[in-house]
Amino acid sequence: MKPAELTDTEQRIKQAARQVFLRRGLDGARMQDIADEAKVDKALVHYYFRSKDKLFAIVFEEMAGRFLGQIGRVLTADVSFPEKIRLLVQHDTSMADDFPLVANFIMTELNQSQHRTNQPLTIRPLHDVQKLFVEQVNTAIEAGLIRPLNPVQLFVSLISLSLFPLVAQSLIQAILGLDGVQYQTMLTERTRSLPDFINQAIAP
Amino acid sequence: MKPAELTDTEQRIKQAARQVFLRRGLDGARMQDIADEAKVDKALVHYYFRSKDKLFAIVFEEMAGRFLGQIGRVLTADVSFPEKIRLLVQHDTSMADDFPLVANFIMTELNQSQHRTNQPLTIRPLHDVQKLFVEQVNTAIEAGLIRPLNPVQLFVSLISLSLFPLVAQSLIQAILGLDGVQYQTMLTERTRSLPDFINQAIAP
DNA sequence: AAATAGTTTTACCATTTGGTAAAACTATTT
DNA sequence: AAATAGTTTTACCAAATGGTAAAACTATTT
Repeated sequence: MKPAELTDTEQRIKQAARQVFLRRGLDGARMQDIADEAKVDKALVHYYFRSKDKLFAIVFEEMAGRFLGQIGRVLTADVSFPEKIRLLVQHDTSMADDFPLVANFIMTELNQSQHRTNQPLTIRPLHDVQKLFVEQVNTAIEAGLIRPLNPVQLFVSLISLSLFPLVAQSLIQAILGLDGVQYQTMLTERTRSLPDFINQAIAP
Repeated sequence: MKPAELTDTEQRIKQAARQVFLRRGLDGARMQDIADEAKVDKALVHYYFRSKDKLFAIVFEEMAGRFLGQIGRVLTADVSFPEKIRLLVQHDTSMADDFPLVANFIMTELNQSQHRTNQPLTIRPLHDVQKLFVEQVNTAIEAGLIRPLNPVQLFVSLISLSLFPLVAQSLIQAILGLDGVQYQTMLTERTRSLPDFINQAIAP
């Protein structure tokens, strides 16, 4: 009988797959690499997950779920607006190390899946989160805390300002000619200065 | 003797490679697909470009160059600051159709190249552009047009706000549960509202 | 027109890669 | 302990894929 909890082996394989897919993408990942990373035979990977696509779908769904969960939690946190913004801006340090990698990964694979023949990847929309966020924004507007603006636009602006510097690290580094250390310094300063930027942008 | 200008065939292959690499990435692209797209035999692709990696390097470099050129031109345009911001925000419509795809592509492959064994992809930093932009910001600050802020941080904020909604279209669509048409509508409204957002954020 | 140089096609190949059948092994049930 | 079910390893394979040698063809030069 199949136990409710996953085998140790099965877990190790999934964890390994996560790492390899994250680094190399669906096309770049090799089943052998995943097996090596998990220290099991390649046939075992197929035994547990049947095919590369199936394994990928599972891993992707889980990652996307966790990712959206993190974003959602911050967006709907029951704190004052300025505080929420600080939370959002700072989640790069507080969150998992591989957060940028995960964000980039999801973006890339979502895009690619549109071009692939196989069934497109989907992620569950944050309907409830979005609704809650919109309400909070509208309340803040009515209370005169922030100026009237479209909550969806604000949402997009906020995640743009907080996510892009993480997701596009390699690109921005290349443009500005910074190394990794310099970039981290920039990000640290950014954590301090960005809330002001945003708060002033939305002030009445 | 090799003519200075590229053969028609050679051009077609490069153009085809651009499209295929853009859609599928380095790992996902097949030499056969490129050949088909260019309507030539696969052997010809190798005849002109030797290997997949070489072809990719050439295509990538050209794309990155054009991409940075576009950004650079907007950033250093000799116009007033509010006007420059409008330019930056609107470049999504004025620029090539595949601008988001290109941005995403460059980001992804830059990231991946860090994980690959072969030589990392590099793009020429926008040193001169950056310098010019920093000067313009400082001038605007001294003139009291905008409040004092770190030009690099402003730079990052500006490209975050303008690029991310393009690059992360698939992700944001998924989060908000929007279809392509709804997203375009949102982007159009954004073109109007974003300059205000930015201008207020940087107002003295 | 003969020779040369450049281009395109044909016909391959060596490797890599996702995948599998079946043997071997281990735990669990009867 | 025999049988059964689940797990791991072994030994493969078919297809895909990047790449190439050489033939065939075309334009250019001598």
